[in-house]
Amino acid sequence: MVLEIPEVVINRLPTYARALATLAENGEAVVSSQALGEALDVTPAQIRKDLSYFGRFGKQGRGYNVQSLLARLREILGLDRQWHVCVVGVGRLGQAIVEYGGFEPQGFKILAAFDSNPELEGRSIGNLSVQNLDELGAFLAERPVDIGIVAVPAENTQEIVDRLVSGGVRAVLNYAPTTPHVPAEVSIRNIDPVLAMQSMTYYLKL
Amino acid sequence: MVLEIPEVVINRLPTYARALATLAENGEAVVSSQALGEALDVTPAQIRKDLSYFGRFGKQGRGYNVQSLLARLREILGLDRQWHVCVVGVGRLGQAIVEYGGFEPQGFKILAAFDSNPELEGRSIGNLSVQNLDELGAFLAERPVDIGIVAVPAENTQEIVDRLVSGGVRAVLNYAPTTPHVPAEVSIRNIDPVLAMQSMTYYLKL
DNA sequence: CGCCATCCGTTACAGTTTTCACAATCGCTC
DNA sequence: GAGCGATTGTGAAAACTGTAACGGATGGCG
Repeated sequence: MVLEIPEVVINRLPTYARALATLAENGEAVVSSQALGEALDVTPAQIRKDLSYFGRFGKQGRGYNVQSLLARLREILGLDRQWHVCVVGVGRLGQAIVEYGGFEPQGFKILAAFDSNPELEGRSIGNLSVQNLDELGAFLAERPVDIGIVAVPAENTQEIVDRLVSGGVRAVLNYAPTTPHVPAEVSIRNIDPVLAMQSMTYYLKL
Repeated sequence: MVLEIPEVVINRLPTYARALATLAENGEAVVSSQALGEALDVTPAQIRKDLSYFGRFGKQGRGYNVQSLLARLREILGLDRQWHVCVVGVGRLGQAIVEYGGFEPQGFKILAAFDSNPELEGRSIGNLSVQNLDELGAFLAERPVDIGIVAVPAENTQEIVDRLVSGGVRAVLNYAPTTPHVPAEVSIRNIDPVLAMQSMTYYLKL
């Protein structure tokens, strides 16, 4: 039986994993769906249901073993390995992304950074040397990249995404304020703080 | 009849507004739900349904007037006014946020930036002078802030959010990798690129 | 001026997601 | 080793969300 797991469920799993990691750091050995739910503002039933798509990880009367549930979630999500990342667009935002220390400890290794501006070429950012965008295709052919992070102006985003996808990249994290199109087999997530704020203003207005 | 509008709908409206703004810039006068849907990867029916919560904005046989629909959406979302913002946490990330030029043109005015590190106090970032965190309460009492942007370490996030909320802030944009709790009348949006990547790896793994 | 192609707004329907509620199980205590 | 309080996993119900389909406008064209 091949059960298609809802994407909403997949999207919640990383937050569960993050909360479990915090509990583990604090030396907690066991957690109930009730307690985890309170920490994450999610109902206990939701957590149990979500986990039940993947197996039976808890013990009645006790709860879940923090370490082992965390390990299983990491396995399910594919967080137990290293992923290769490249960044396209090394303006102010792209630089901040490359220098951000939060990706590497989670297994996301930034291999290269590209920009179309020739003045940036060869400049070192983080511990990378910025490459010209023209080299993107050749680079991808030689060193497969799993995830592309895009931080270019909105008007160039679609083209960059297309080039990443045709180079074999199967996941894109887009920081540009636009909605690029990708084939169904490619994942994309958009990060746009302005959109986030613009939905909150609706409620502020009330 | 007071109809409660689903939050999913509200969350889509800013992307509609963004697409309309682009069309307007390109001089397009009219757009159909079909065309808008193709640009945004949304079904035309979804767009029509979403808009129908708020009124009748289109013309049969023609479509929507780009300018006037955009104006109505901006009004609905409260984007037709200025909102006051403050930033808490002026580390690497917080600095990038304060210096990011994307908020101001959309009506989000950053009034102040706070940090607990006394070494940063008085330092000027963007055109602001960093204030000590101790002054946050007094500042909020004097100059009401609508939206607080939080970019502090995860372990301090809840405390900062609590202080913002008790100072009257009713919307929070959280960049820390944690899930803060807020009262029901306060909106919160979390931005975490690592979580976004961690849900994509599930599909990469397949 | 009447016909035609287009496309909105809406209602009914289908599908998805969340919540509920309870039997089953676990570990502890006596 | 029986009894008890806690907590899981799950099937069924409820709530929510998205899609389809169609009547009714609308504007353009001959």
